[in-house]
Amino acid sequence: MAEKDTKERILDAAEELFAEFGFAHTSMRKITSTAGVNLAAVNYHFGSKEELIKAVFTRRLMPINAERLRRLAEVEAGEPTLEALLEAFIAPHLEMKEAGGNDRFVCLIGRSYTDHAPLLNEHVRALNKDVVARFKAAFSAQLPHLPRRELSIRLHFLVGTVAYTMAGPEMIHLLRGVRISEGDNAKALVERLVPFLAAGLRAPLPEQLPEFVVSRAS
Amino acid sequence: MAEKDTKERILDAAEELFAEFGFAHTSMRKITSTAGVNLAAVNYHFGSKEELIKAVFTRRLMPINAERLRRLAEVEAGEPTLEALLEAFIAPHLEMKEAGGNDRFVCLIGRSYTDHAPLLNEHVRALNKDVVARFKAAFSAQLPHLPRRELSIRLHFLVGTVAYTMAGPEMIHLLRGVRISEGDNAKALVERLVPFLAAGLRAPLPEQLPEFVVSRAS
DNA sequence: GTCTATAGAATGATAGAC
DNA sequence: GTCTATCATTCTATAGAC
Repeated sequence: MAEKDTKERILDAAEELFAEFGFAHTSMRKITSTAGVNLAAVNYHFGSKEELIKAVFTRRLMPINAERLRRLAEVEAGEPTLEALLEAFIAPHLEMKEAGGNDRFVCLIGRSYTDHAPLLNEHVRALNKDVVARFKAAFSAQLPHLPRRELSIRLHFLVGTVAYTMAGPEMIHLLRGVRISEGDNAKALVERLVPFLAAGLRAPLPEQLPEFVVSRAS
Repeated sequence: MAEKDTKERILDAAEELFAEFGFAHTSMRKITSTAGVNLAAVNYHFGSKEELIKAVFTRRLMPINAERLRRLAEVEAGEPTLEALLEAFIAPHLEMKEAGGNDRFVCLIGRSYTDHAPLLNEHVRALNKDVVARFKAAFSAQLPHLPRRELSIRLHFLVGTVAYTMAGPEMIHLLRGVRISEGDNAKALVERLVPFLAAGLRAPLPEQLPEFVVSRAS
């Protein structure tokens, strides 16, 4: 068939509009009119706007995470380095072309972390859970001196760097209208992120490090 | 007067609700009922919801940026180090207590960077413009080997790390209901961020670094 | 599966009395 | 400056014909 089916056209339109305007400011009407389908089609195929949002992420994150695990296995088959692990962890998001993805979705991935949308945050967290656990163990093996708790905090910093880079307006300007195939901006970004993050992860811990306090206020 | 005036009560309520639920999911009705003022008061005092959002940020960012510049001058009066500059740049956000701030606002600052809200992004960018320029020059002096363009990219990574850390749900859990005065979580965070970021900024550049391509697609 | 029509609720903003 | 009442819009979601 020359035409994609309705479900996929909705996903494509929603992905593009969410990336450009955010979830709250993208209405079902805008999605369906952009997709060239009927307003009622979203609820018929997905049930609700919330479920549509989740479906947009599920479609892209499944192959991306498969690719991340594939690369992790590849790295671990040889002599793993911190840099190689970082690249395996980060690059599949930015090189989504190979996974059948869409440039715009890169912004959306970042936003799924940074936007305040508890249900979506949880959905994405669940989709990534296994991958994160596997990589955390691999990072830990490369940084044996680092207490597990401090590693968690530094990985949190890492996710922030990557998420913001992918979600931010500068990223949009870099990727919008640029053919990744001719100018490999994803690679340019990865090769700047990896040394920055590797150095941060390797940084020596301060001798005196105050603990976080989680007691409730009176 | 024992009661704060209406304008300030609205700002307080809006700040808290925006931090918890985001801008789009916080209605004027929720703000005014939380503040204990009339629905029409927001439009009377601020003109629109958009202007209220800007006002929430202006109130906190002005003293924070003054404090950042004060600390920068203090650091530059002696022998500046990268670590000292980073602390001057970051800490005022997290230690807002001294500037008369509110714990919740820390999340909001992060969100002002990560949320998709072009008008707000621009407003905050304008408020921070001078401070960013001053610090950028100071960082550059500490990293003379780093090309200006690469420094810009790394500072972008830095902002991402800090913004995400401040905006993310983990941060909320760390700061909510915790008295900063008794358990200094802001300090605990700063002392983890600074070594991580300093190492990242100092990381050697790869020998071959692909350039970004900004040509338009056909 | 696709469409029209609409229900039902919430929103930002304002007019006008006090 | 504060209030009530309300306008005009927009939204998600659904019922029911085809």
